Amino acid sequence: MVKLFFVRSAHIIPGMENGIANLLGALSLAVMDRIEHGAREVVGRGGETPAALIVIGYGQGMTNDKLRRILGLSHSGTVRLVDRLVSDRLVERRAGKDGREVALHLTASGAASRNELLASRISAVTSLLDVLSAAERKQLATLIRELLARQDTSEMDRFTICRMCDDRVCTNCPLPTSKGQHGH
Amino acid sequence: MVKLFFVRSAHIIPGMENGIANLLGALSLAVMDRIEHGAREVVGRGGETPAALIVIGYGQGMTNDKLRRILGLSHSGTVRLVDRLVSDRLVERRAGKDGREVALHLTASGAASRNELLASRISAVTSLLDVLSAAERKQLATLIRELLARQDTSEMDRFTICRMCDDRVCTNCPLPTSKGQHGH
DNA sequence: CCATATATGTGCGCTGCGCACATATTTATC
DNA sequence: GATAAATATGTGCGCAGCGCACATATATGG
Repeated sequence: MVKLFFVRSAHIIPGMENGIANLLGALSLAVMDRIEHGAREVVGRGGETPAALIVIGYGQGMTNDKLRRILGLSHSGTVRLVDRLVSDRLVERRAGKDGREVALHLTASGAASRNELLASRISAVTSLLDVLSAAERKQLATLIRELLARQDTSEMDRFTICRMCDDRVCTNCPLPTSKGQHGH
Repeated sequence: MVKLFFVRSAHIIPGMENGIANLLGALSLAVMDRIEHGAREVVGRGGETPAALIVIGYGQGMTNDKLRRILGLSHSGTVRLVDRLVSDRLVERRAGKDGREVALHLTASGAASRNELLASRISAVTSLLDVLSAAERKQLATLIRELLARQDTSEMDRFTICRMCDDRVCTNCPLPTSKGQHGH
């Protein structure tokens, strides 16, 4: 009886310890609900399409295949996603340096939609955050920054996590990196 | 020139202030990516299906229409979602008290899948959190709890935010409520 | 020069979902 | 107590987003 108690407590880490995981899960769900709702209003599409627009806008000579890996989609899914962006006049396919590659570029209205998208995202998160005091927000920022900085992420993981990041406000990305690739 | 500078700085709140929003956005995306990936592995379905299984499992005599509002889906979308859960033998439709309503209940294997789902979710979030020290996690928990407690949420908002919450570990939900409806 | 790797495009089908409509039951009104 | 309105569910239909298998074009290494 006593032995059973110790065994179980060693595995479950009862109560408080998992409470933080549940809280962060709930907050993350609320945050993403709001971000995705705003994104759909801006570009009229869901799934990974808004993220694709943001990633292409980083402008590091994005190709179909790089995009595929960042978004975590299949190859054909990515081609069709780009088809939609092209038919919406937000993206152009140009010739890449390598004759196989396609160089993806935002059109003028694509760049405008991307800016709206980023603003909508920041606004959505801010509306949840602004119940905290400036001091509390600073504390939270420090903790999240540490949390991200200590993750063991591959280069592609970093691009994936940052696939909706606002390169206008995220000047020094906390994610660990041997060499800084995309400046955010 | 100087005037322009002041006007712009008043609107944009440059740098640091939006940095926290971007960080929380990135973290939330990483958290939900991991939760959704695990959920799809457990139940073999995506979208709001995993959340539906969890919500039905709260066992407060869930109906099709309550579920619809909690998940934020259309009516028909919800009916078809329940169709899938029924065809997967995870949920049963029983007669509700009101002759119009359908009472949704988990089958034995539905309850088992739900437990796997909750465990997978906690594990996914924990794997991101455990780079923090116990003290840091406690600090973070306090901040998130405050953030959630100060939100201006309707009753339905609370159910929506909590639609994937683990009622086994979330003993006192921080979300503001006049009367506690679902004990988590 | 030829096999293999890399990058893109296509036919086809499935899952998840919304709109419009149909149906059944309760509640309100006269 | 009959009838209108509200509530709750189910269905036909179509679209968006995505993956699998296959086809094609360009580069790279033996």
